[in-house]
Formats: sequence, structure tokens, C-alpha cells
Amino acid sequence: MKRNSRLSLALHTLSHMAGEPDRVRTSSDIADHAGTNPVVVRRVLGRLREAGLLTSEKGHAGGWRLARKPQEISLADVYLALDERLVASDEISEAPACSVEHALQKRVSGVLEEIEQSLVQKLSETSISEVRDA
Amino acid sequence: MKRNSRLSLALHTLSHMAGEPDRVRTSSDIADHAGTNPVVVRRVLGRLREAGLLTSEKGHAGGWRLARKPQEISLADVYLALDERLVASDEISEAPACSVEHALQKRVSGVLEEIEQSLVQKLSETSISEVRDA
DNA sequence: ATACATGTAACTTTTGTAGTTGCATTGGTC
DNA sequence: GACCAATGCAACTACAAAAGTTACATGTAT
Repeated sequence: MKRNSRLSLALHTLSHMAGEPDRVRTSSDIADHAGTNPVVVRRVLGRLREAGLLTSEKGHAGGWRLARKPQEISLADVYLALDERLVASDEISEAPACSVEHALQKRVSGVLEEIEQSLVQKLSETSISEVRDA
Repeated sequence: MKRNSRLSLALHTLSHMAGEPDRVRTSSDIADHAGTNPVVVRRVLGRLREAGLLTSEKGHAGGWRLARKPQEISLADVYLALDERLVASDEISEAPACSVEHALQKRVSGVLEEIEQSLVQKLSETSISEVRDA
């Protein structure tokens, strides 16, 4: 597919749902629209459900629905629900021998963490309904 | 290694060099400090050289040196030199059948592109010497 | 009962990238 | 000139993350 596909798929789907918030949609419908696979959709939307952004119902006439008003779902909610950490680097396992090196690594990590936070802040300023009406 | 290793390696190395800007360092020295491999170092630093952030010299007593004063190298310079596009999604090859879908995809891409730009803006506010002294 | 939906596990395929090896090229030093 | 130590680069392997796929259990309207 492409890079950032989870975030992209999630935003696409939610923005789409923001148009008709009460309509129930199946994974298959969503997958068709997004050009992907129902299982992939369920995997991604499952994360959003865990974060309280969506609800799902099994069985006949089941499917997915927004758990909140679209105006109350921000891009940061989505980003965090997916556990994305695009900027911050993962913690380093191997501690460097030199303590000066170690201190420098911590500083780099700290700076990247700050940038990550500012990214989340920026994302929190836009809702999925704003994406739809962009 | 870890996620974001190129950016992390680049920032680590440049911040380190910012301490003694005139000292020449070899790929091997840098690799030892960063816990990686000289070839990997040359690959990453090569990008920074193309972007005018570093110079390299072959032969005996060769190695790497900052091309500018550390105060004049921002994190955005590094990010852009590495061609990182952490937020923005790549363009989608397959055009969706439905034009409404297509329009929505463009809007999602557009929003992500805006976020990407604000990330670069944020990165431009910090120099590698500030990382060092953090 | 049946049909249709999610939930999930297991597996394959793809892709990006680190790591590695080998060698050509360059430029000091003896 | 011989030699050594550095970058530059190509080709390859190893590995991990994620998408895609298949299969099936579970739940729920009709």
C-alpha cells in the first residue's frame, strides 16, 4: 500500500464516516472504499475502538459507527489511538560504554520527544469533521 | 537497531561534532560512538554532505567535518537532508473509482502535508548546538 | 436454521533498511 | 614509487514491520 497507511486509512475512514455519523458501515464497505482488505480494516479500526473513538457490533446488520460526534474526534485522538510515534526514537537497548555518549543520546531522545509532543499538539487542533470539509 | 535510526544517528553525530567543530572524524570513529557500522555512517552522512551540512575528504587523514557553524545547522536542515517525510503519506497510485473518494483522499493528504510542514517549522527552531547544550 | 457481521489467529508476501563484504579511488607519508 | 588509511559505492544478506490472505470461531438479527 504505502507509508503511514494506518494513520491514512484511519483518517480516511473517520472523515468519511463524519459525513453520515449515524450510518453503520461494514469492514467490507470500508475496505472497498479505501482499496484494502476487510481484515486490515478491522485491525486498524479495532485500535480506534479500544480508544473509544468507534463502536462495533457483531452479527447481522452489525458494523462500525462513530462513538462520538465528529467534531469531538481530533487527529491527535486518532494518532494516539494507533500508538504512532513518528518522530520520537525508540529507547536504545545497548548502553554506550562512555557516559558522555550516553548523556548525548539522552539529549537527542529528549529533543525528539519534545518535537513529538508538539506534533501531537498540532494534531489536536484539527477534528475529523474539519478534514471532511477542508 | 531501532526506528528513526537515520535521523537519530545524524543528530547524534552532528551534535557530537558541534562540540569540536574543527576536528576531523572518520566513519569508523563515528560508528564506534554510535554503535553501528562505518558503511552505514557513510551512507547517512553522505546525504548530509549532499545537502551541504558536512564535508568529507578522502585519503590519509581524511574524514568528516562540519561545513557550517553548528549554530547554523537546524534540525530541519538535517530532517530535510535525509528526505524524511514522517507524517505526510506518499501519493496513492491507484485512483479510486469514485470521485468523491478521490476528493476525500486529497483532503486527507493535504491535511497531513500541512502537519508535515508544521513539523519542519518546529524543527527549524532548534540548532544542533542547542541539542548539545540541552 | 440461516445469513451476515466482527474477532482473531496463523501464515505468506512485500518492503524498507541495517548490516556486511569487497573493491576502486584518493591522498598523505615514508 | 610503495604503502597505508581514508571515502565512495555496489552488491548482497539478514531482519523486522506491516499488508495482505485464509480460515474459522463467535455473536446476532431475521
